[in-house]
Amino acid sequence: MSARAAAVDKRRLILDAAVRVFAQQGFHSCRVSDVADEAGVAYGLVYHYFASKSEMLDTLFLERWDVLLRLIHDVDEGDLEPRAKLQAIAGFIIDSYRHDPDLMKVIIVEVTRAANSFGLTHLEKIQEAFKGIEAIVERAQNEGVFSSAVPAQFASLAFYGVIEQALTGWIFGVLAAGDEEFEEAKRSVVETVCGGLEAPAGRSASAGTL
Amino acid sequence: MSARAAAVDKRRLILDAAVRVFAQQGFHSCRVSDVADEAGVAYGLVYHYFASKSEMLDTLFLERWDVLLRLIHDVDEGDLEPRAKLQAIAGFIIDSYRHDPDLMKVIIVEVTRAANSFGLTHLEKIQEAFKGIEAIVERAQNEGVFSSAVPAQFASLAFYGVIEQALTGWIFGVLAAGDEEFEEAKRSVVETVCGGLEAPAGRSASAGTL
Amino acid sequence: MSARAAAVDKRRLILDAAVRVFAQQGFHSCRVSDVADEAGVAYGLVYHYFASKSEMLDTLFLERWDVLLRLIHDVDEGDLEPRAKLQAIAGFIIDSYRHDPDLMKVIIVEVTRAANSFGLTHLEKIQEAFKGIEAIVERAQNEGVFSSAVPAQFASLAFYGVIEQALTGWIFGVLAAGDEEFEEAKRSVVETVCGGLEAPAGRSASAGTL
Amino acid sequence: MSARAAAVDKRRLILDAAVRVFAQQGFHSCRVSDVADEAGVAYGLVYHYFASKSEMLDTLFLERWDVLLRLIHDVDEGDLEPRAKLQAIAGFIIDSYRHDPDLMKVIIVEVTRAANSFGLTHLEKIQEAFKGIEAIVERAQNEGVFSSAVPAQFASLAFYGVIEQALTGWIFGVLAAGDEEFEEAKRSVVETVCGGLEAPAGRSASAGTL
DNA sequence: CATGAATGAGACTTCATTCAT
DNA sequence: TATGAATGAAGTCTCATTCAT
Repeated sequence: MSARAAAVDKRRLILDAAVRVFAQQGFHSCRVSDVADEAGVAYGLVYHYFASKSEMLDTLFLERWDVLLRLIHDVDEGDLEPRAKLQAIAGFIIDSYRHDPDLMKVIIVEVTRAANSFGLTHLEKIQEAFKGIEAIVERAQNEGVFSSAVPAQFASLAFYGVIEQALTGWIFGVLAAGDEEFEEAKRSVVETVCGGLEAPAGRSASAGTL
Repeated sequence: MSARAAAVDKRRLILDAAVRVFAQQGFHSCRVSDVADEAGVAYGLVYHYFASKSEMLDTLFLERWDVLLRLIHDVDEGDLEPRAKLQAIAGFIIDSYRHDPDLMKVIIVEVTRAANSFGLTHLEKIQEAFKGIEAIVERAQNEGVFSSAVPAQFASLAFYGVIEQALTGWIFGVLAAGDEEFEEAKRSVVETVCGGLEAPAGRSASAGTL
Repeated sequence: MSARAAAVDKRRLILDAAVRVFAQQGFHSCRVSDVADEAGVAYGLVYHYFASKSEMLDTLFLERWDVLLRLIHDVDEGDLEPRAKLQAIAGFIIDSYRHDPDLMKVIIVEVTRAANSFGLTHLEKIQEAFKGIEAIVERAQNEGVFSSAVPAQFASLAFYGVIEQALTGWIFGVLAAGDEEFEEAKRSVVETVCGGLEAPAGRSASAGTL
Repeated sequence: MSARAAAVDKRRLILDAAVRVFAQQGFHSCRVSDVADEAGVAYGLVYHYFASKSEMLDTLFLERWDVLLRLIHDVDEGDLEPRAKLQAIAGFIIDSYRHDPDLMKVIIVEVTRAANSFGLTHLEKIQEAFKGIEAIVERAQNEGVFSSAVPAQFASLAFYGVIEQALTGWIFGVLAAGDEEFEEAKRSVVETVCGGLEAPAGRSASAGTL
């Protein structure tokens, strides 16, 4: 335990501090010293554990994103109904945000939405998630549960886009963020993308007169 | 007159150069001198027309976003079917991208998706667009054309999220970007959000066995 | 008159504006455009009349300082008592301040007290004033009216130092600046330097008991 | 320990270099890199110890001015004769110049005489010195040792003005600067302000005829 | 004379990274 | 491991001056 464990702890300490600092100030606006201060460690120690400022963000992203990829994979292999599969994924992401908003804010804002910097670096990893969702949609289309009117690739991207926009709403503070809202959002994501906004019967008021 | 016209041109020249430079290198990665060089003007002239590097981006965003807001407003007041209204908006945004990908890339990547910087600065303007879409959805719900299963606020955000994610796909180069693809994307956006991914009842699983 | 006169007017307009701007913001803190704006003329016109920003200050200084030199010279040649001569000089400088505080502020702050810039440029001109005062003191010493305990050169410098410090007091706003105060200051300058602060009789309280 | 000591040394090193550079080139004309070069340290180290270029000057001024204030206070509380008190203050300031002409040049030229910049920033501190001298004069007037013909506030300002002008003479190089001259100047300052330039009655004009 | 757009050198400050202890 | 002093490259913004009209 001793030395080795202490080392691991400090590393974690720095990483956790980085989450808070990146979330609050943004990756580019904060200084490495801000992270060190927040972690309560010496400036230089950050560079003992991480080769660069970027490596902290990379680490945070990859740690968490891999959990998502694993979940998508597991869901894909499970035998839930397509809608339930998407529900599981949306639920997981939203719960992730609920559990650690700062971390998710960092991942979304600084990586997946940052097309000119880290979004590009991690493009493949991000794509993997889309591919996983796409596979789920594709299978559902093959099974006839999902229509093929929308290409699976687009559907995947749309599904993720809705979730990310919801997270962005919470991040910006323009969406209410209580327990009930999170649960309702989970349902809304899936209802929007799977059920669609249009009313089921006849699809329009006038249509009802046929 | 000619002097006046020339002055206006130089300002436009700089703004247009900024679009290209911001799109290619990203706002934070480029230098003001890159913009000046791209525009073929002296360094100082940029500061003759703009108070700061940021002001160029602000200007670009506001110029274009106001056009979008006007469109949303006009669409809202028109008497199209709800789906057609959303179609018009999605079509406008996607055509904007098709017409000037660099400008839209800058607006999306550097402003609307940049939660820690310009996204925050222009939060209100961005919100205006959401409010406009929300109004359209709300009216459709009141008319019974749209279901109320999903709150209008969420629907608005979801609709925009799908479009933005599609743009991001083109920006990242992970979505094919030909004329047909753009047209198909327009349909897909609306079909996903209005119609939903699920196959209508009767064309369900069994249909796949045909 | 016409064209020539108009030209002179504009030049004067700019010079007067420069006084106000230099006084308020300081020579180094203001921009040439501030002067142009204050004068209500076009930017470039300043450079039509003056070769550089410095030249405006040089002009202002020399215009005024020459008047002072002439006065000192005239006083020196007159047949007033030594104290009255110094009184005349102190009176002139203080009246100059009273009449145009901005101009005197500029001359004092930006030139005579600016040892690293214009004070150096105009060192000789400034010295001329000291020499003039020195001549007055020297003559008074030769006549036995002034003691020779203090070298004439030092006395000259001290006399001017007292006046300049009084002006500085007004400039900084730490000395009251009404008509009475100015008159009292004139007397005080001379009384301090000529009469001295020490009480005449016996030079100490105990001496008063004789 | 040694590390701590080294750190302190570097700070001092920079400050001392700043004195030389500010004195030679003037605060505004020199670059921060000039100070770094003069100190033989890296550019960035200056900003490790000081928040800005100005902070170096502020530090230099305050360090030294506080010593002066302490001296004035001590002198004020001592039981010397009024003239001896003023003599002590003049002597201290002139010795300060003799001991470190560059430092005093910087303080005088860049701070106390710079009405538009640092003189304003440190106005209160500078005023404290005047108040201290004023207190000495006032007490002397109450004791009857000094006449009340000149207000104490004015006398204080005049006394300091004479000293500053003498320093300026040395700074400009128009006053000889040997050991004897410094000593004579000390006497002259006090003789001028306390005794006055005028010859005592009895040694008046007629004396010149001897 | 008059205008103000155009030029471009210059300097402060920031901060990621390195390194000696 | 841990510390924080030391390094130096990089970029924004300012503004005196020039020049075409």
